[in-house]
Amino acid sequence: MDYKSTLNLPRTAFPMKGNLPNREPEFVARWTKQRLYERIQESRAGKPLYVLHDGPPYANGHIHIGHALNKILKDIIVKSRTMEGMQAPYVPGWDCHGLPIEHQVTKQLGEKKKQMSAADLRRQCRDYADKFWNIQRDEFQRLGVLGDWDHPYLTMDKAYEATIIREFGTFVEQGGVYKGLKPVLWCTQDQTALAEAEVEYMDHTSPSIYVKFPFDAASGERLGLAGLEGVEKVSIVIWTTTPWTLPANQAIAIHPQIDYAFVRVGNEVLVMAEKLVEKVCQECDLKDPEIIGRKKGHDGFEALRCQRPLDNGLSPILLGDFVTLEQGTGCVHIAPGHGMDDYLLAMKYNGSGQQGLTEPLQVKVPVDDYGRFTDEVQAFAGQHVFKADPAIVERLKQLDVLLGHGTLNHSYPHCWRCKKPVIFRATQQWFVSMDTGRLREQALEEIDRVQWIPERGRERIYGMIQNRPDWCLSRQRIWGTPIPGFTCAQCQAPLIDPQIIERIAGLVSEHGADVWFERSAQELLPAGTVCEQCGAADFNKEQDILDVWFESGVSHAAVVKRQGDGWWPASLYLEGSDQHRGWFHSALLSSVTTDGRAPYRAVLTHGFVVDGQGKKMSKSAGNVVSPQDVIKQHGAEILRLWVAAQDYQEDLRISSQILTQLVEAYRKIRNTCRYLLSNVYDFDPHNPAHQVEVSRLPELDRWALLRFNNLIRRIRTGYETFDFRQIVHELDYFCSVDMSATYLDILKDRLYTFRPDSPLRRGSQMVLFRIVTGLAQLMAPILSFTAEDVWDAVPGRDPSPEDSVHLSTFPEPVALPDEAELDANWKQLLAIRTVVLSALEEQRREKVIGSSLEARVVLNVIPSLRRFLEAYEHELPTLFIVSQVVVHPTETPSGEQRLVSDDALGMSVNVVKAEGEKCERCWNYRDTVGSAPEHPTLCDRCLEAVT
RNA sequence: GGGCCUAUAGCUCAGAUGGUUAGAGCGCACGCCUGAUAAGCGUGAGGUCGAUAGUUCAAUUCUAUCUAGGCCCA
Repeated sequence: MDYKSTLNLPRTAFPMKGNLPNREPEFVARWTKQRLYERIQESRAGKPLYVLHDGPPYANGHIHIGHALNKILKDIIVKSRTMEGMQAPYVPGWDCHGLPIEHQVTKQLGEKKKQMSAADLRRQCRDYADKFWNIQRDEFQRLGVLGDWDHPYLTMDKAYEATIIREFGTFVEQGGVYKGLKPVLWCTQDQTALAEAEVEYMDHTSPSIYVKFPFDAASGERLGLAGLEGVEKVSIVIWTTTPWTLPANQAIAIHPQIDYAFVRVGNEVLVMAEKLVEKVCQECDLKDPEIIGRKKGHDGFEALRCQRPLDNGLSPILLGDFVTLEQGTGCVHIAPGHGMDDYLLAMKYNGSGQQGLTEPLQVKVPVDDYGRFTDEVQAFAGQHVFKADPAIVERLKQLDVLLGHGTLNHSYPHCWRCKKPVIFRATQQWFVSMDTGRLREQALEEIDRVQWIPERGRERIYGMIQNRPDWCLSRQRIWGTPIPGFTCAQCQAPLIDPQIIERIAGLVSEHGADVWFERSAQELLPAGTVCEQCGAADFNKEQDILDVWFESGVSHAAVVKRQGDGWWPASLYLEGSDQHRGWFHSALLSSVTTDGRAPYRAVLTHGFVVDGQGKKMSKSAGNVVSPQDVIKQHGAEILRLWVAAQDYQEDLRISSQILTQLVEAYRKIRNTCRYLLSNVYDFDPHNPAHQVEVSRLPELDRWALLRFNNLIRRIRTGYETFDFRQIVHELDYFCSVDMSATYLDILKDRLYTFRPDSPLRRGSQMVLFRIVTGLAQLMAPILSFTAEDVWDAVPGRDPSPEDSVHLSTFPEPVALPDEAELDANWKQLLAIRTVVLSALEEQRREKVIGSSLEARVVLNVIPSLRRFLEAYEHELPTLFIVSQVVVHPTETPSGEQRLVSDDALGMSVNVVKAEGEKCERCWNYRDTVGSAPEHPTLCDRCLEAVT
């Protein structure tokens, strides 16, 4: 007879393989069609708000793995907060303005750009941004990320641009906005500022000169060299490859920790870094140098003054950490108008009470847009700076301050378009002061009111705010939001006024920022505007646009505040750790200025994606892993699992090995769900006859529920504390160990061989049902596709096209009587089980048994263990999945023969061949097999089940 | 060069105010099952806890330096 057909073997249509790359898009389409995001929001109306404010990625190119990481983390948080019953909206956004797009568009246009107006170019940029944010939207949705994809925010929206202008207006109102000079890379051929990304480094031959700056009398005295016999002059020696910047010299910088030598050469003393003396003397052909003294940089040099060669001024000595011994003399000529280090050092001195300097350092720029000296430098006025170099050198020679002269071939920045060497040159730009309005102080205070995850983020941003210079808002670009300022055409006085700015904001909200480029200053200004300084009515509008960090920084105002009450400040900002310098930073400064507090309650940062060796990904290294490839090969689900399983607070490694491992972990989870589903095919959760009181369930089932309770608590805590890898480990362990290897393995006999309606079987099914339903919910924020797939297959729910696991809330633990005692007892039982399994393995190796049901287990246990086991004696064969178990009390369990023993537990195990015959139906060995003549191959238990 | 940070089995992660044989899952090897079957179960082998020096009775854990790596700045 075919007894197999009398068994309740597992049945399910749920496939073992996810076929994720093909099926995920179906889920995405279904979620979009059923308006899942909107319906989730509706269902959570009035619930506590949790606002994760999206940082806008740049609308340029396809998404890379870092984007995927960021969006998946956000999605996990939004979904898990939602499933805790909160209202957790997610409004994605894109950063649309800025150099990279303008750069790309300009490159594509080539020569055509020359005939285009600013407004035309902006239209091209807008099209470009439109194209890519749409591409990225599709790619983000493909990851399974739920959000308001139909209403994202774009920094190039009219309303957003108007907010940018208004926020800038508030900055002006607060009084911190001023116009000042700052060096930029400048192409004298094209008369335009260049960004670092727009220069190419190429070889260039520059003059290389050593120049003496003689100390003034007072300084010579303070150095103790004044009265030295035979010494007529004491000079500090600088080296430069840009003689043309010498007319703008304002200071000389030395390093505080470097040793400086006093070198006597003839009747002169020269000061330079001791380590470079030999090299300098060689290059300048100095005869018989003699070191007559030395001092550290910080030891008495600061604020001493020396004679500038090309004007009558005196330049002070400053201390700067950027000075190196790589080249030159260890003494650096400082022209704040022509170098970034120079500029920052000057700002530092000016900002800190000047450290003994008699007057503030000037940012002198005697060079016009064409690179020609202005009238400020009479001797060379009108000459291009590079052309003037030889004349300047000649002049230095005449003045007897030129110590050495040669040429140097080095890498030098060139314009990416005209390929000509560029210069550093300070231009007029708008700044926000960090200190006049207490902005720095307030921002620092606010940092301590924010929760930083991980905590070290606080240190990082605190240090940056503490040390940053004033915020330069000007960018010499077209594609962005204009700075709504004007300059008097007659007297050059700047005009920046909150009321005028508000008027501009109104125009922008109506026409977009293009209006600034399309209309004249007179059309933009209110009628009758006149210059406060000279009374003229003719103005030029500002040419520069705002720093894009300012734009994204105000998103808290443009997006969060506008969404509704209680949204602002946001619950969370979540970005890569580089944003301490970027978005977190600009958003904080913006929000502190306009609202007096931080725009976020908490900030969570993640690390960067690196390859399997921990190395940065790069095209040239060939180690780039693209999300598109992972999705094509494994599915977005694996990417989601990867994000969750990694420690995102550090760098995240990805490699084919890591992905393969995750695929395995995924299969285990999926297959466990499949097996759970396959055993509840005839279970109806709505049928009261299928329900069993929890307290009346066997201990094994209650233990399973206990483990599941534990899982619920840990996973929910994991979501709450953003500890996702803990969740993945818990899920993995629960599926592999608690379920697959323990509970489900033990349960097979009961599920398959008992009568379908047996209360024991129904009780277990109830537990399985509860677990598979809950598992789907617990995994949903991470394994969003699979959870939905499982949810669809759970029996007894009304299948509805409206339904989704993502609309549900997390399961609650079940009340269990005497949970602690149950836990302790089962820890003991499972420990005993482990010992038994190893004994079985030993006898399997000896060929005594194959399947464990062929075994009879003899336990030799100490009396206390015997007492413990008494209550379970009947369950032990089931628990060990063997046919028989006998318990023998003994004082010395390890004294027995042929056995595996465990002294800590106080037991030993002997395994022998089971007694009786193998039942054809349940495969257990039993004495009762054959007792019924009509079923000679069945045991008593199966007899009952089939009749 | 400066600021912040990281380094525990092949992989992803635990771990301890410093104190017995440093854990888990996966993978791997070997075996079992063939009623979860391109599945399931078991047993086992894997680690000078990045390197060096110091503090200590005792360091993978604390300190310093170094090496490798990441982000930001210069």
